[in-house]
Amino acid sequence: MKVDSPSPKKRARTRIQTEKRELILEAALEVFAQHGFRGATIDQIADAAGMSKPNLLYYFRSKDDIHRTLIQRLLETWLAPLKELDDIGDPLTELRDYIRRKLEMARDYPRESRLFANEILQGAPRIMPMLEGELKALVDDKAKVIQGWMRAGKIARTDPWHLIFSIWATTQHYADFDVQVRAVLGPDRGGDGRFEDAARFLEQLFMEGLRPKA
Amino acid sequence: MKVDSPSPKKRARTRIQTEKRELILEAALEVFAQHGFRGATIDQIADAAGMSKPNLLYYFRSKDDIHRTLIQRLLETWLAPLKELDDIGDPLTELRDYIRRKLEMARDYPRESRLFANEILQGAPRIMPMLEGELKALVDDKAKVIQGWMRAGKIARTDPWHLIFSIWATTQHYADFDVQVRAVLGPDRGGDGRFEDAARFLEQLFMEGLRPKA
DNA sequence: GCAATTTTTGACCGAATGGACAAACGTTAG
DNA sequence: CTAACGTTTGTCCATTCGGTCAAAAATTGC
Repeated sequence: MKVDSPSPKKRARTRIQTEKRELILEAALEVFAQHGFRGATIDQIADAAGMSKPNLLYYFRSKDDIHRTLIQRLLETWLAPLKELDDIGDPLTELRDYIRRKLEMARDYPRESRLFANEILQGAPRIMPMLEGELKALVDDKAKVIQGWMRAGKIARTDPWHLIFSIWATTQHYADFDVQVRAVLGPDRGGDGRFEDAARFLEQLFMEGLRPKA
Repeated sequence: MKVDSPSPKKRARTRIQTEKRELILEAALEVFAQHGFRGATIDQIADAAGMSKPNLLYYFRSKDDIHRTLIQRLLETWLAPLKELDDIGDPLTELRDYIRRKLEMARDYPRESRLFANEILQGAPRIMPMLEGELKALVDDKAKVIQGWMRAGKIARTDPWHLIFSIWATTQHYADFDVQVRAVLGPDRGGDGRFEDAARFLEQLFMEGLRPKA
């Protein structure tokens, strides 16, 4: 069972293959993010990529193959911001920057966020091992860093794991629940400024919420 | 186009009809929450409800009909906690109680939460009017209440709308992203205690984050 | 220019799915 | 008991969907 897959046998990838695969992945991201895995059809993706279904299936051996490739690629982008959380540097600043980076990702890569949300909502059938492995290891590692800051009195004592969850939840909310956010804010406040408003609010909430007790 | 629908014409509902419809809705909630609308099949729902597909279609005229009924019912449950947010009473206590109620809903009604999340993720095709109407009106109303508290110096000044979003996001996260939460926390910390840990963390975050400046 | 290789397409297939229908079966009121 | 009504089932249908295949068209290397 191969996860990677240059449909054409074992040979090196052609220029056209590289380009078309990219085109397909871009189209598939759009479709999967909006309809979920089962809700998306190969025809939709092929249409969005401007090619016929059999042509698409020449570049990816199956719908599952596309989805897998997409998710695998997404994960690297996804974990990057947390990896940057660094032991050196001012703790509150580090956390504030992390929140900012995550919010920027929700703003700039909403489709990736929704693709991920869809996968988790369905029980993470395709990435469970990665959650229990790589992700857990990374979070545990960073939680220790945060605990160090707490012991040093740099930030308030609290649960680092749930702190990380709350940062994920609040930032991704602006991508995953975007339609609701925009509907509630209305036409005026729901415009492009909503991300700056969110950034201000979240910075205040977390900075005040984590300020060390005197 | 009727939204309500006792498949059998216009007559009053039989005892059996009431019971079976309830049974179907319960089964459908399970299936829709896990697979989304398109991912769920009538056969699956019928199986889960312990009846044949044509039999199920005797009680609901279509898959869409079931889904619509489910969502409509969900919305009442969903808005209830926010409606309880009251002008009288201590502001910080009111907010803490609201957070608690929402977290309890994530714990006790995770399927409802995921059903809702699925709907929003797909662009809220079936409930957009309700988001822009009833929901927006309610949130605007409560935002005004919160603003009143801020002006009175009872809680820190910040954006009430985004405050509400962040409460939604953090609490629903424990239902919608449950598999991820459990995977990251691991077998020991991911057990039943995770909701109490979350409650403690969120209370601290929001109470400290909203404490009025001296 | 030509042969080998890569890319594209149209036609096709089997399985799954949402739904229709009529006949059979149960239930109940008079 | 029986007629009327409510419930259940087996069968069937049209459509959609994921995927295959062989043949045509385009590209590439020599």
